[in-house]
Amino acid sequence: MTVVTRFAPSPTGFLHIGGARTALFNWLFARNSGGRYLLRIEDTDRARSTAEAVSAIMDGLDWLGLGGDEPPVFQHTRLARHAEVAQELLARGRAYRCWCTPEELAGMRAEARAQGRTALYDGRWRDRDPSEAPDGVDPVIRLRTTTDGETVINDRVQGRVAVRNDAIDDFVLLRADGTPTYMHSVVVDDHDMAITHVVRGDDHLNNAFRQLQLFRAMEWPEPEFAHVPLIHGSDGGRMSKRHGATAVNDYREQGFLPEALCNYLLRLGWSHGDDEIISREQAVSWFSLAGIGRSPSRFDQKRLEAINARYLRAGDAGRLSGMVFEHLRRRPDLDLSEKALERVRRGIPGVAARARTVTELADGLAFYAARLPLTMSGRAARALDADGCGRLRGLLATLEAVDDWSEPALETAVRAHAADHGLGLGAVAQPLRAALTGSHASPGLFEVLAILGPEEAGDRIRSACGTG
RNA sequence: GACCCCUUCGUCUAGCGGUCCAGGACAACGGCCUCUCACGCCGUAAACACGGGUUCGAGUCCCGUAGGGGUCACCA
Repeated sequence: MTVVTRFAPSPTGFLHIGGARTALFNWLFARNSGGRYLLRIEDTDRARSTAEAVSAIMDGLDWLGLGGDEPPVFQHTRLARHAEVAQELLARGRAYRCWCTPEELAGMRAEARAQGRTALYDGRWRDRDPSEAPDGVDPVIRLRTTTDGETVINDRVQGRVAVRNDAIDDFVLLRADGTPTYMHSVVVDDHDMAITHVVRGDDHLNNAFRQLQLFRAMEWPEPEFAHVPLIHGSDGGRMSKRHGATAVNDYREQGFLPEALCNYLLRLGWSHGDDEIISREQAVSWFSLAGIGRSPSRFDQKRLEAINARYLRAGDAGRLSGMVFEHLRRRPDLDLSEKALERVRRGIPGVAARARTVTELADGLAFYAARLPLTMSGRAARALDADGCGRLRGLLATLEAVDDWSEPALETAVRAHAADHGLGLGAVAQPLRAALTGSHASPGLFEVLAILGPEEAGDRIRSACGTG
């Protein structure tokens, strides 16, 4: 049997970080078993669904490399089919019409709550004659569920979970306006799409029991379920804006790499021994539902940053330069000439070791494309006092005499210069760093010198010390 | 409130009855390296929620308690 999984977001906002992990698990499970991974947009609630949300979610998935194997199924296009199934159930006596008003239902719930029971529909129209239907009320169609015994799920993550059938009420299949509810359309679509494994957040675990009743009423084969624990905020509570970004797109804008985010999400709730940095290929071959933990996990931005930093250091400079340029182009204060961008490009490996995100990488590289005079940080300005500049002027002649403008040659020259003048390297290096970068912290001094080139380096020193 | 799920260092986790005075990673702290900041390397501190069982033996199995989470719509 070919495995078929699906990721089924409702298009009411952006791709949530938790949804991204669910999509990743579905994708990985399908790939691992040589199956298919499908997408379904759950937009039966037309009022809350937007086209913007659909494209935001699809963009997010594509960015993460989690696009579907086929074009997505839009649930609202299947309304007729949903209604057809409900009618069939009605004809077979497995469903019935209910004329309860919203007020009546609210009263039922309030009473149940007051008596300390779960708020369930009491089945009052289950066996009532339709001739008793009140005027002016459109009926809904409810499933006639099994009331005795229990429903058991052998969940691939949660294990055996059983619920008494009297805790499952006759839920609504078709609303009074004839549109399907979520509970009904998921089952019909999962069946029609031949989904074999439903992998989703465990906030759906309770729904699974209801859905199973529907599968059985239709005598359809039941899918396997795998309910993955939710991702919580750093305080253990439900993840929300309060804890930082919840939208995948926000992480993208903060400069996280898609492969780093996937790696982080994969390890959040899933493990393969002590492995931490896992490539997509390894993930595909290692992934199994058995590796998913049963307890909820907390989102840890620091850890995400650490993983992102590792991918950044290992990242392809060509690809990174494209992302860095994108950031730099938003800076009108910079010199974006080809010459300056080439310096930026060459500086990437050196700055990547000092950055955790693409944003930090771009910020750390900006000095290579800065216009003169440089804006000096406080500590840089202090290093360029009379003494500092005095030493730099002396150094200028030494640098002008260097004809092999390479990192090792520059290092030899500057070290010799410092020694000749009875100075520690630091006494020369810190003012030089300040003049060259505008900061007290930067990549290796000789690397910076080499990348800047003799002319630009000279210009920066003269500019910093007002001699030019 | 009812029902369901969960509970190993601050965090993510390894552990699938003895090899665990509990291992790894991130974060923290200390050190080395060093032209700064990083990277890297070395090291320190840090956990089996609690109480009962079962067993020769429990982090690992069972039952309670406590805590956390989820679900109880003609929303998904």
